[in-house]
Amino acid sequence: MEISIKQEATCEQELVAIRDSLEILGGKWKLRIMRYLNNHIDEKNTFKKIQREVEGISAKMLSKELRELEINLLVTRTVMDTRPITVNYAMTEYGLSVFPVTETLVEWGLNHREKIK
Amino acid sequence: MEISIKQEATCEQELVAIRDSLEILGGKWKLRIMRYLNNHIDEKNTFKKIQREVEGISAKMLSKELRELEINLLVTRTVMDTRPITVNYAMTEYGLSVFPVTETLVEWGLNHREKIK
DNA sequence: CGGAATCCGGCCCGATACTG
DNA sequence: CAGTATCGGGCCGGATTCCG
Repeated sequence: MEISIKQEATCEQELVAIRDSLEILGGKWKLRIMRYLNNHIDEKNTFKKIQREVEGISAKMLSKELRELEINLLVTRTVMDTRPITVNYAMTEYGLSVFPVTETLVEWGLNHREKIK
Repeated sequence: MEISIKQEATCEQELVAIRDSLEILGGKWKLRIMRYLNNHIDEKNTFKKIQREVEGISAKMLSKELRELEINLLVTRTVMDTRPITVNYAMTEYGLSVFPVTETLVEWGLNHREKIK
């Protein structure tokens, strides 16, 4: 008879998991883009509109970050049949799962600023 | 008569708070150092010992990261009266507060790796 | 032993120009 | 409108050397 033991993640696996998380949360733009999309759910969020409203981002960075978010299943990309074509971006259901994580970062960060001031 | 309204953190304040958190959690070494210290609470954790056991870190980085952690009240630095002198480092009570945050990063990261594989 | 100083490479990111 | 291409700066982090 086999004895099944639930394995804890090893320290190294945990560090990999943290790195995975920070790859999404750690950059300069991904979170800003996702927060913008999340605050404008009912609108058509075209590339140009996102670039206008996510302050300071260049087309190159926006393109690159959106592609990475799409690969990570956090946002969807939809080419609209307009002239000229427009492309809409939106958060996925799964993408919403980042926000509870960022919320803990916000809380710790706010508390930390109080602590060290 | 003044009306006092409890302010929510603005979007910009939240982004600052996240940046503050990532300044601690986002680098390559701070978390590894803190995890090591936390797993060896009852030992004397000298500079050299930490450098041996936190795999791959250079003296320059270890020195710099420890200084930043100390400034942020997350670790203590204690010069011991030995010949030659040794210096001990340890997590502060407050420093322990980072671990619940990293735990959420671990959980999201593990789940995310499942999701996109 | 516990650092500081210096040099250096990679890569994240910005600015600008161009394309379908 | 929705991107790509190219150039380049800044900064994080590595390697090496030196000091009290």
